[in-house]
Amino acid sequence: MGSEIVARKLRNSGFLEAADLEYLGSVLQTAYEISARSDIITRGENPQNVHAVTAGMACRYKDLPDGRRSIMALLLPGDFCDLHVSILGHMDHSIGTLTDCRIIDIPRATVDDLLNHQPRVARALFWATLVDEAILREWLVNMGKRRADEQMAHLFCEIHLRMTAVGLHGENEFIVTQEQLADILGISTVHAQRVLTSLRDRELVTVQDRRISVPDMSALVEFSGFEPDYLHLEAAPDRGSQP
Amino acid sequence: MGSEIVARKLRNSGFLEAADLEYLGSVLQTAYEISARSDIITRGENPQNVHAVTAGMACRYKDLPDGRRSIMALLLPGDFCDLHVSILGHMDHSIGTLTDCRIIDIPRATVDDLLNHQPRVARALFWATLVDEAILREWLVNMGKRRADEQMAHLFCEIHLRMTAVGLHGENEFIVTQEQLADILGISTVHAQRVLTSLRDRELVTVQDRRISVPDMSALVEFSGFEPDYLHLEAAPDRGSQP
DNA sequence: CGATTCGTTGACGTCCGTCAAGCTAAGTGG
DNA sequence: CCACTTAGCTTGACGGACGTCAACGAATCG
Repeated sequence: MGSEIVARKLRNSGFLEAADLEYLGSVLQTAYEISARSDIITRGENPQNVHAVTAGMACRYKDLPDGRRSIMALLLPGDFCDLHVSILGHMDHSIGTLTDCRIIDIPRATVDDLLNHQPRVARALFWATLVDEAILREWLVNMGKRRADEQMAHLFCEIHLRMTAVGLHGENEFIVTQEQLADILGISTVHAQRVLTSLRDRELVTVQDRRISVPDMSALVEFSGFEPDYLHLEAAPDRGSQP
Repeated sequence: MGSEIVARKLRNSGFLEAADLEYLGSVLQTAYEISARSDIITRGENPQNVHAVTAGMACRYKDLPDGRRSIMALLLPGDFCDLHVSILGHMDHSIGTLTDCRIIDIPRATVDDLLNHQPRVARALFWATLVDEAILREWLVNMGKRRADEQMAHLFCEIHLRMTAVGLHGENEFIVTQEQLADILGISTVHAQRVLTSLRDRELVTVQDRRISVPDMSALVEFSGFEPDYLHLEAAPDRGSQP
């Protein structure tokens, strides 16, 4: 059941055919639940399975010497956690859950086999990796040159669009603590609080107890200067990228 | 001749055998020179060749609405510019030279053929892409949580190690303008100046007319908290990653 | 019921951006 | 050879964004 989400995500690459979707369904089987704030993989590990998220929200992160945590990527339903490992050998960062999640396990041997014998699927995985990289570049620009309120608005736009791209449009609301927001944006929790209330004062978001929702997405897009081309969703075959 | 540098870089993946090095030599042929401050590829393009740098220094960048430029990656000798294109369809950023460069052109068809029929080389390219991604993550942490002087020191450490990893150890000095430094670090040129003189006052670097050199690399490593594991050089088969 | 977690608010300091002026070195054209 | 320009470096004054410290409230839970 979770395999559908992964398939929907990879379909956005434009490379998959019907046979590939079937193949994915056969490979993506063993799913399990994992609770919020636990690690899926820890830095330095060399796990034997590759993981994909099918429900909930996880993140790539590093713990810093001063005790703070830096979140470098969000993993939403359909995203792979650690294709790296079969190529790079060890994890240079950790992966943990932000909310309760459902995870799919894929044996490393299956991934190797896939890379060698399923060229279209392999291409789609390469596509997913490159999109992850493009997102990192966009985050880097965001951090370097924008104020924190624009950063946060930009983040909300990205999450919304990535969710709709896998068919989860109802979810233009997310549940994160302000500490998690701060770790993503690289700011202090106190400042995250100030920024969030400023967005609320501008009526760009509404907040009630860790639940942030966006009444008017286009206003948020304009405020943050969000340009979605870096997500490379335009190649989507039948599903559009409409908000 | 430039192909050797690319081969040396990809050898760090640990996947290549003698036959692959020969293959690379046959494919990496047409090189040309390009002067500083010119574009190799511009955002939105869909070029027919894939490019690799064999001499000089280039960068990925985006121009921002306010006229500033954000540099999101450095391309050093041995690095590929745009493997993206054959997968993602169009460039979401531009690539330009910082110094005079030598570039190798590889026809897109050759790359496609390589991905399908040279599994070890394809794996090495995937490795290079994943290392680029790891570097982006490290930069993101740098920007988010460190002061500008630590960021700059960290950058110098990374450049040094990446250069030695392709056999260019003599070069623990780089020639960049302070404006370029500022665009990399996401700070103003005025502040880049202040930070650079502070590093000079601590005797961590010496500066003479755009030429920055590092007398004591280990001091810089300590000052910046540089941990090189994210460059994934430890798998290097015969060439070490010694400073 | 206390204990924990998370959100909220204020005071104050630091890092860094902006504006502005002046400086050097390298080139250009007279 | 000398004005003149241009690109880049240097320096100071000032202000805004953001971090830190601290105290207090609100909600959840054993």
